[in-house]
Amino acid sequence: MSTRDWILHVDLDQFIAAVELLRHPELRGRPVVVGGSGDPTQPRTVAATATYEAREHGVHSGMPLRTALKRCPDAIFLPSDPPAYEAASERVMAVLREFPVRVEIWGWDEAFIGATTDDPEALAADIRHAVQARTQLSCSIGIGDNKHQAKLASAFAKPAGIHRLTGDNWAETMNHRPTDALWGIGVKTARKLAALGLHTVAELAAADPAHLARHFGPTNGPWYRYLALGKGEAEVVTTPWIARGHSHETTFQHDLTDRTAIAHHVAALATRVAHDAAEAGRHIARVSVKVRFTPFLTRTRQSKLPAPTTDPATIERTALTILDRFDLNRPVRLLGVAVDYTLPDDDQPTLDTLE
DNA sequence: TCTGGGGTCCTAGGACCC
DNA sequence: TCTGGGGTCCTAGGACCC
Repeated sequence: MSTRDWILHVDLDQFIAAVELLRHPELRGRPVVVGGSGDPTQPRTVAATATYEAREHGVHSGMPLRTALKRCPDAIFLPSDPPAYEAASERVMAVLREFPVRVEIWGWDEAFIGATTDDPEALAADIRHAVQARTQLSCSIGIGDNKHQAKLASAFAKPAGIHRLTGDNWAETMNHRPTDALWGIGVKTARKLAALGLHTVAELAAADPAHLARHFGPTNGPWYRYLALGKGEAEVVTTPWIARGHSHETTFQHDLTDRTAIAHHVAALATRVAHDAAEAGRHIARVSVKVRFTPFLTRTRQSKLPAPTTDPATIERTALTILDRFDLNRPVRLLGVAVDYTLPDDDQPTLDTLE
């Protein structure tokens, strides 16, 4: 075997449920659903995850807790505890970084690894065992020529396995599958592709890029075909990700109709976002307000600031001005405030830095 | 199944300018 | 004042992912 570069995708198995079961070992083997504050009678709250035992009753992540309760009355409902998952995630990533590899963290429960080796399966097995031994968490590892292949391979490897998907076995593995088996094509795009007669990965791979560009845009169209051919990004970026923006939003259990109360919530969300940005040392270039009306009609309005700022009062005032542009004549179920950051190298000088 | 929260990127269309 | 063409900036919305 010859030494060459590989991309590995490490995916923790049932991450949130696994962390909860470490804390509550007595619940092992029982149907457990995690989500919201753990109260399954609360409306407008969905499951973050469900254990295999709960899935057998038809419960899955994204399902409203009230539905989960109906389907599985014996389930144990636990509140979601993001700081605990964050801490567990950091322990796992620390284990990965002890290997002579390049690590790119991709969310809480995933990472891409760039490695140069003649035996990627042996490396993957070593990583799996180290993660299990050090954190008591199980992971699956996909091996590929690029991130796309490695990502799909880790799904084939589940649970607790290792799978290799490269140019050599791409066609036999993927060609017969529906287009939404690809990472980046979801149900909506798959439906549009099907309307063009493109149902399978093989059909998409053979499609005319110009035809795809006409229907999906100059970037997306050709990109879909590229995905169907098994191609993808192969560069592992080890420098920390620089966030493009930040947001907070709240779904209310009971609709808001009072203008003053709505404004109060928007102001509070804006202040929170602005403080987070200041803490992260980031300048805000644009502010967006999101309003979701009942039943589920979502509208956004946004404004670019005259100059980037870190001032919470300016963000709050801007958000309230944007709110004035909405027609608030129907009940509101969600409010959100989002900001775009300036990129660190194009921070514009503000008036006060010039003075 | 009455549908969370936090992100990223792309596209279309209008305004404005030359 | 029957009306081009291009470039850039901004906004709103869509799609996807975890």
